[in-house]
Amino acid sequence: MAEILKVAVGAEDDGGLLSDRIRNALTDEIASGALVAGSALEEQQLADRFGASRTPVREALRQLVVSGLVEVRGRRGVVVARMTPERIMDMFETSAEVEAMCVRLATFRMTPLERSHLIELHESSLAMVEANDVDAYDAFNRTFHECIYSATHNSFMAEQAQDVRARLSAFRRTQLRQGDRIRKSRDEHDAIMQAIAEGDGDTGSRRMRAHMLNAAAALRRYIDDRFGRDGPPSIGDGPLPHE
Amino acid sequence: MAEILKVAVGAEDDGGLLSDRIRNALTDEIASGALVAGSALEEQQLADRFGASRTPVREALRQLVVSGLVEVRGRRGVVVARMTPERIMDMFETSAEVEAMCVRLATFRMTPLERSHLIELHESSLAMVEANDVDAYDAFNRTFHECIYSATHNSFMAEQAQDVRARLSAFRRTQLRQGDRIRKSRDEHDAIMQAIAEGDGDTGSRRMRAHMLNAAAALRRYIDDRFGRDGPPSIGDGPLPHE
DNA sequence: ATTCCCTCCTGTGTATGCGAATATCCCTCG
DNA sequence: CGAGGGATATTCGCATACACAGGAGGGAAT
Repeated sequence: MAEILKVAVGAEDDGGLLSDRIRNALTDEIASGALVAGSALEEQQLADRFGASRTPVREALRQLVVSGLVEVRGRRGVVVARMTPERIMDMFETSAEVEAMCVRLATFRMTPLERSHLIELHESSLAMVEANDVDAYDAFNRTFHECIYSATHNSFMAEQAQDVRARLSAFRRTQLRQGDRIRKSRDEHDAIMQAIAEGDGDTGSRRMRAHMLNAAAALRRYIDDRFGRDGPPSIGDGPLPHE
Repeated sequence: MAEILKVAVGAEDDGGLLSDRIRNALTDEIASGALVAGSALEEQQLADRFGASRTPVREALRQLVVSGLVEVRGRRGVVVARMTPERIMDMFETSAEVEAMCVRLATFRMTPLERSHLIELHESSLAMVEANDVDAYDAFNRTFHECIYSATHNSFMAEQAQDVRARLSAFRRTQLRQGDRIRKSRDEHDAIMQAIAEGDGDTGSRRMRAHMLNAAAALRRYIDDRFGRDGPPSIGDGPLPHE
């Protein structure tokens, strides 16, 4: 009967360790942009916020360092990872290559059930584009890519792909309504689905890479527009175009 | 005067944080196989071994959890990651794809200097094969692949590739002298270098994938030979063929 | 003899305390 | 008026202390 409390508090909050809950909370806040890049994370302050002591906070921060979401500054505490435009482009490119890799394997290995599920999912996105429902499209997009990861039937690769994707989510989150990127995104998804349906993994792979690189190119344009050719050495709060 | 003790312990031990040193030490021991998969890691015991308290040991272990090198067993402590044969094959396949990806980009982007360096490096490996010097070849092999990562001119991708490679090193380390795998490895390197020299990134990529998958296939054969078709649910101490 | 339960004990999870390193601020000197 | 240096204060890194969970072992009952 006490399980009702668990549901009431939140999704999966009290099940695990305190340090895990703090880590997950911080991950969400960084990915969502609530914690902007470069902002300092003081241990005592976080401990007060979460009603815990510094020990689990420290553990959570150390784990985030390994994940690459925060950086240590000597003995001056940790800050939300402050990435250079070059590094962001590197991450986008890596993400593009990883996604392309997954599409290729997924095309060759997905079961008919998985394929039909993916097709159905893709078709459902048309209504979101028509309604210009960016939130719904964002959620769909995440599921779409995760289905492809899963269809590789390689759980390790799926985890790696999801990790890279998670690290970029902070940049993808905001400013979805940038130009007509969503409609183009859907068109590109359509071309990818075409190749998958034909069982042409290499074509699907190339199209997925182009799909992701289109977002990166739009990002580059956006950065140049906003900061000029030689902008600030680091950014982290800028909205990015949707893939 | 007490600093003499610190210097006596190791080379670059006193620079960073204590938890980092412990983490690095444990990483090496896991990768080298000194700590076999499945063995429990008790905090107090490790603290005694490193002459520290449990706090930095705990932080090191939590970081290793994120890295995927160890697993938590509820409140019963952590153990060295115990991987199933399926997961190991997944990791090998992912590694193959990642390496292929890197070769492709590196071929298109490497500078003439990098190319000549890589060629020189590759040629130096011939003597090691002739002498059947597995240790030297192992060291060369690591450098060879890292040079390719670096030549992608994408630091994030290089880090990802190195991370995957590090996770597999525990399996690559032992049993290099398995059949004539080293000579075949060198031949495959040669074919890859040929494609790189011709600027044919796609061919180099395919050859690198095949190169890595050959090692995975040999691994599969080795596992089947040793444990039979339905072997134990997990392995971690078995020597693997060299890529 | 086997099984169930109780107790103890080992080990993790968290809190707190202390020393050290560094940033900050103010005072003094040029 | 600006710059440099020192004292203070804040915060990190590590150690120690305490609370609780889960298992091992023994004893008793069937």
